[in-house]
Amino acid sequence: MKRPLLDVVAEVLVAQPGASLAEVAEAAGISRTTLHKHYATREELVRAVGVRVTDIWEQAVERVAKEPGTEAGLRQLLAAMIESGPQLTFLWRNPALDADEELTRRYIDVERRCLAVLDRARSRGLLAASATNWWLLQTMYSLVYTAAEAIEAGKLAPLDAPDLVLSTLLHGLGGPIAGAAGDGTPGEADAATATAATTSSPTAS
Amino acid sequence: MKRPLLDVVAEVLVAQPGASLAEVAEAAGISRTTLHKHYATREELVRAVGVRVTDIWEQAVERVAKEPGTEAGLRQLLAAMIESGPQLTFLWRNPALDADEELTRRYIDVERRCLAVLDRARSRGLLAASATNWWLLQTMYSLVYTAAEAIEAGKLAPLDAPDLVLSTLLHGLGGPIAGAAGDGTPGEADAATATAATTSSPTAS
DNA sequence: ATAGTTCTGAACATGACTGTTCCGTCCGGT
DNA sequence: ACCGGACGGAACAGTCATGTTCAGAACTAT
Repeated sequence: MKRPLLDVVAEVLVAQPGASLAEVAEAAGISRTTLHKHYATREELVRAVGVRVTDIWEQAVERVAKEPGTEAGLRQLLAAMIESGPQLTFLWRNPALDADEELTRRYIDVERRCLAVLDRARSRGLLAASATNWWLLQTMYSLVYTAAEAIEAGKLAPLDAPDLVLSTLLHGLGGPIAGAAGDGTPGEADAATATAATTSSPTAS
Repeated sequence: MKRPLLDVVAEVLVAQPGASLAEVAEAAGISRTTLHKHYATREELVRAVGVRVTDIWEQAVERVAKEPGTEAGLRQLLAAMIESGPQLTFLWRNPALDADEELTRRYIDVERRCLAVLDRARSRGLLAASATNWWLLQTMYSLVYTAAEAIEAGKLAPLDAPDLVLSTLLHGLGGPIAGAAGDGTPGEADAATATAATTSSPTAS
């Protein structure tokens, strides 16, 4: 019942980065005055959430950092990222946090760990040697973000997401001519690219 | 010298959606009072920009809507989207605009046109039959968005972007085992996946 | 029970943004 | 020279979020 304050605060701010302190306090079940006693200013609070989110992100990557560069290893990495997807966007969309030295240092460090897994996969021929590390990361981030958002919107089953993202990342959405592995049997497809949402309902956001 | 007011306003608001009306007015070279005379409330202004952005997006798609579902056709679609990338994010990130009936109607309509091109490509076997329309669109959007942001950050040459996105969308970033087309010769690679940025410099956002 | 900590509610000051009003100015057309 | 419309500058009221203060309630440990 007595969830740590930072937990609730982070949850609220991640969901609504523009929430007022009054809303945050109310969601946490404390008065605004008390909230101010824990975090003197909004900046301080945002930073605390940033640190916590980085913690989560760090642990998630740590958990899979030792995975070999196999397809299963990649899948685990993606699953971990998707799981903490909403939290990550909090980091990405907070220019204020870029000013924090320690935070960006840690962020870069975690990113390095990610790249290590990716490099391992690349050395096994699982990833294209021609793909830039930078573009690889960006693509991964954007797919993960999209998947996380889709899950939140109820358009994608959490269990399907990692496979879908992995398949898309590795093979793209190209047809069987270019997309399927070398062997023949073009009838079986990827088995993960489908099974998304029933309705298409293409709305903004 | 006498650029239409809406042009400047849109430019500012697209770049900084949170800009105050004073900032917008100053950027437009007019007084805040005058700005209010053109657009009574901020909501009205945002909507006007939304309409204009939709116009641009509509024209861009219209320009390539008749392209056949070939790889070149897809490339044109992607190029058009990347070009108006920043403007699109203005639509995506403005929940207030979702309330506007006409706007969402037009948006869905444009999206349908996009899907038409994609469907044509799919029927030619260029896109996987198993890929959901929905996930296809999402993936395209996210790659386009990422590329547009990268261009703005100077990390990606505008001319390279469409090919890079197209290649990633069709074949993914998987290794030559799964990524290259059916023929052998694993040495030649995709010729588009590389040539991005020199430094990796993995910073947030 | 008592002392000390923690939380609360209310109030206040401040600053930013928005929307509005009023009046003077500038400029083009007649 | 005159008129009408558009623009500018200044001021004002209203709203909202933030940060601060303070007196009192609630709770805890001894």
